[in-house]
Amino acid sequence: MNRPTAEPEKRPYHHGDLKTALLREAELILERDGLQALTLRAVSRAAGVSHAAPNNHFGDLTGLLSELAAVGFNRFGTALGKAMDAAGEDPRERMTAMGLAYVGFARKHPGLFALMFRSERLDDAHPPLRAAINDARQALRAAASARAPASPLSPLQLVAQAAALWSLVHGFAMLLLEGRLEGMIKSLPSGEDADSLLAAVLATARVGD
Amino acid sequence: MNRPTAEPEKRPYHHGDLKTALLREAELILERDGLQALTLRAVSRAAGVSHAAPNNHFGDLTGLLSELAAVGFNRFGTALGKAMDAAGEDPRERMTAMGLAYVGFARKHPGLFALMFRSERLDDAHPPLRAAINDARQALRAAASARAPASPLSPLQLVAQAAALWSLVHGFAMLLLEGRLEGMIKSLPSGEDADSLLAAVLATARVGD
DNA sequence: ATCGCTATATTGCCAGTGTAAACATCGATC
DNA sequence: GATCGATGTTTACACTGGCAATATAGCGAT
Repeated sequence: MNRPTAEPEKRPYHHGDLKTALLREAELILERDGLQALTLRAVSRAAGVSHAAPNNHFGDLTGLLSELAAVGFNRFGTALGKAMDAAGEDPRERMTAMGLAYVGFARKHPGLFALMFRSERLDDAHPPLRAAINDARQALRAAASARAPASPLSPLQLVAQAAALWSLVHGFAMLLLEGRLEGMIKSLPSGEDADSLLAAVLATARVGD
Repeated sequence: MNRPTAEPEKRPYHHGDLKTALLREAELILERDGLQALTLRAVSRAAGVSHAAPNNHFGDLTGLLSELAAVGFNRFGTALGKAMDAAGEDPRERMTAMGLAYVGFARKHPGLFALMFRSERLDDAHPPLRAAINDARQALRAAASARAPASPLSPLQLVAQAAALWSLVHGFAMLLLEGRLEGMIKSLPSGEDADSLLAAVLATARVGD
């Protein structure tokens, strides 16, 4: 009956699956108390180990954050992909679905999103993070490149379409999370909220064409 | 009894204009060493005062950051306004000018921009900051509302136009500063850089109409 | 002039943080 | 069964922000 969970009694010297446990606790703290509260010592306390234990698995605070961000990007890419698959074939539908999924993820996991895009302590060279980011970007690009080119587009225009779509939804998500859109949302007709605003934004901003 | 050492000890007990000096040093540190290095003690050291001196003027680290962010937003709003004034009357021209100025500011003052939009320790209730943000938003909105409404627009559509324009340029700026657009920029035809990409993005994303 | 009064600046302290080194414990491998 | 590497703990150090107590200066009222 020796559960390595939170029993003050017979905690074995070695946790057994500390790395996983640390990541789980880290995400809990991140979403509950925010990025500022996500400290090595807090995570260690939550996992019931000494404050230097994470060093063995992540080497560094940057290491832990990068690893957690990689988890986030993986989930993120999966969510984007699923949303677009469910959206059917129409390019505009797919674009809209991607935008809704993008902002939806940010709202559902604000802490994780902040870590992924707003943290200064991520190591972009961290292999898992690098890979996860690449995957997510792939999903994103698929939303933009799905548009049927009515007229032949230059390479610059092609890239610009992807960049524009990404910038639009990313900017909306960031501003929304920072509360910078509060004023606009409050000025909307009653019954309209952030979701309706996003839908209207995606409708009014025609990327390409 | 007179000065044992003449030169380096000419610091009077009272600085005289410490608040201004602190803000100046803070910005220097911010742009030179990044947001992480912008600490109360570092600013105090740079200004040649004790580590608790800023308390009298800002009360708090949050106070100092908010004040500095307010300075940033003031400059930001001014830059946006000037760019749009210089752009003439055509709505699309004005929009493009605003976008270029927005991203241009972010690239010229990356530290300040990060503080303004990415910091977790700003006090949105801080009066100067609140006012400065409002001013900047005003300038921004002017860019979007300058578009002549060909057909009557609903309130939601009107707000959505402003939100879309803001999201687009803000997202581009954030992604650019985080280096997330590096891959796309490198994939551009030779001779094209971030500026051309931004121009193409603004051209391909037609906000409203 | 001088006596407070207030604003300004310093010193010293505390709790908290990340990181590194020395040490302890365990488990796998020979 | 001994050894060695992986995993945790302990201890220590240099930082940080914030607070309280103190020192200094400027300034108006008397």
